[in-house]
Amino acid sequence: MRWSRYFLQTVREVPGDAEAISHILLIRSGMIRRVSGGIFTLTPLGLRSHRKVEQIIREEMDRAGCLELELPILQPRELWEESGRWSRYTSEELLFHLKDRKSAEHCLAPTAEEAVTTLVRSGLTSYRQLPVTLYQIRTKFRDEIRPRFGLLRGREFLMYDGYSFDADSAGLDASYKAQDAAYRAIFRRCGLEFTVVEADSGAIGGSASQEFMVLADTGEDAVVSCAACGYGANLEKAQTAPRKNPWDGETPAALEEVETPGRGGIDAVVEFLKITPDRMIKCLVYDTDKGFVLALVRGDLDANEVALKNALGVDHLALASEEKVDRATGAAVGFVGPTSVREGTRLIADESVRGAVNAVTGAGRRDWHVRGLSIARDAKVAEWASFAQARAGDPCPRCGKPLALFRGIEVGHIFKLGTKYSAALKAEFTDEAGASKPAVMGTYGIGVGRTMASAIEQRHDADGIVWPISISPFEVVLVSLNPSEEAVRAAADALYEELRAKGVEVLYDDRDERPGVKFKDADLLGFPIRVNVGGRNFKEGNIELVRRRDKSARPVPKAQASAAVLALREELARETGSA
RNA sequence: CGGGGCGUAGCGCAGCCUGGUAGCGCACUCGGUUCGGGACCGAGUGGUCGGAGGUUCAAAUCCUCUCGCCCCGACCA
Repeated sequence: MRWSRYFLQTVREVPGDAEAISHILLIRSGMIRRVSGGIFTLTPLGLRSHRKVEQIIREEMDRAGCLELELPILQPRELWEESGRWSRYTSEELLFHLKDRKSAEHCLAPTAEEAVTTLVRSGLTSYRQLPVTLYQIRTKFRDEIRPRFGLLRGREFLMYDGYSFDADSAGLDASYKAQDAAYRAIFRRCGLEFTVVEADSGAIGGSASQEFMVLADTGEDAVVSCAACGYGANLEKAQTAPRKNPWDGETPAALEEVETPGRGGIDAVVEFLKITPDRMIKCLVYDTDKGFVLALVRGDLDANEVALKNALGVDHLALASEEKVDRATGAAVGFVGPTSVREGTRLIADESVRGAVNAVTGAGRRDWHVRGLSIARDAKVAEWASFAQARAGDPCPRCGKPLALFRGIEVGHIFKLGTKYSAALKAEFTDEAGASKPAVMGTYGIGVGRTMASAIEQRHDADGIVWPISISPFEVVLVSLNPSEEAVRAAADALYEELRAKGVEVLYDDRDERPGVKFKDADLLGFPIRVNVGGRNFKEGNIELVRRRDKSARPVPKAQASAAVLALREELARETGSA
């Protein structure tokens, strides 16, 4: 492609609304344009990368024996009523929905479990047809609370979504593993450094699930990982081994009340009583869809609300307002204690306070705390769970070594879904014994644009993007340094044609611009290979071969130019396993 | 949904407080000089100042409403 005939405008200035580096560079390189919040146009250049990511996914899924199909994007409400997700998704305002001319409601699909399960229901009769994994790579719509960071969180985005159907859970395990392997191959080919972590199964529901996280500071997710044993988990799901407690080995003292005038919070009490925060028991009052809950956690720890929600089996949960705290416990905020539970309020304690003795906590009335509290003796805890948020340095649940905390971008997710949808939508088959059973499902997703943007987050420098060759919009940028000189123009034209004939994707910068402008643009756009024709090398019969990553340049005799480019392309392709 | 901020040329911004013929940089067009890391000189093109209403002799500027966007929060007793 000749640049002079291409539709591409680079931007010098950093766009005012862009925060993330991938967002800035995607805009500056002219690959995307914002249309409105979380909605972007992919320009011809941007589309090339996007398509490459898509194609890598397709190749790996096809290799894994999965079958591509297209499910509708516009989906009728009835379909979503069958699974029970319509009201849930509309109440969370996640769903874009609209009415047709007959006032029938439809949504723009954010995911397609219903549609695919309906398809399978209509064709599945026997266990002999299983397993099967169906997938599509199509646009999804989600009315995100806060779209941001360009392609990292949009309201309209391209997503791979796959669905496996098996006869039993052993079959699901195999299908799930196949996806796991395909994902690893895909992200490796995209040149990403990633980690796989245990995840909460969230809104879609199901049992086991793993997230594929690209480590990057702009990531919206926090993940913990253990360098020693490889344990990794989303912070929402992360467990820890028991922490050291300040009361370990102590003998219980008597319970006594102590006046703490106006000292409500942990920090204030700690300072007033000259103790450490881990000596306290934090009492959190939550308002849930199933009533009030008093949750106990060690004073220096925080509750992980996702874990707590799962432990309680509730759908919604929020810290209670002041008057609600009073109603649930009869105590003022800041002075709630484990003994101040009123009728109808559920008490649950985190493992971090199990065995606590000589602890300090609220006395259940304003301006008073208690010390010498022994949890086994003084609090009637019936429910125990593990819901304290993991912190960096906490012991790994598997090996006990200290955990590290990272930020990551979730580029892919795999779920063992079970029979939730197949049962609700009656996707059933007859097994070997002649019994009718719902298929056991798995559901899988990869964000295409997010994967592309993540690659930029990981691979850029002060001058611009540094694409892995596998997903670079073009493999080579051919820069004519002096397009007005006939000899240079002819040589560049010839090399361009030769490279094209050999199947190299070349963007030929034949513009009538100064070399500096072309170099800056080439670096910004980040093509892995640059070929300079003209200038000082040309006089000696050479072209110049430049590798974007380290800007290393070397002269190559004109006659060997295309061979040298092909060799470098080969070398770079091997690095991402795409050769 | 709560708080803060911003909408002025394709992009980045100033002007608004204190009302009086809409400006700067980049980009773009033309001419000339330049030509290995975002050149220089000269001459130009381009804006119903997000929208509606109001106040006023006069509104980008003041007032009211409205739409859109950005950031932070939606959390620790």
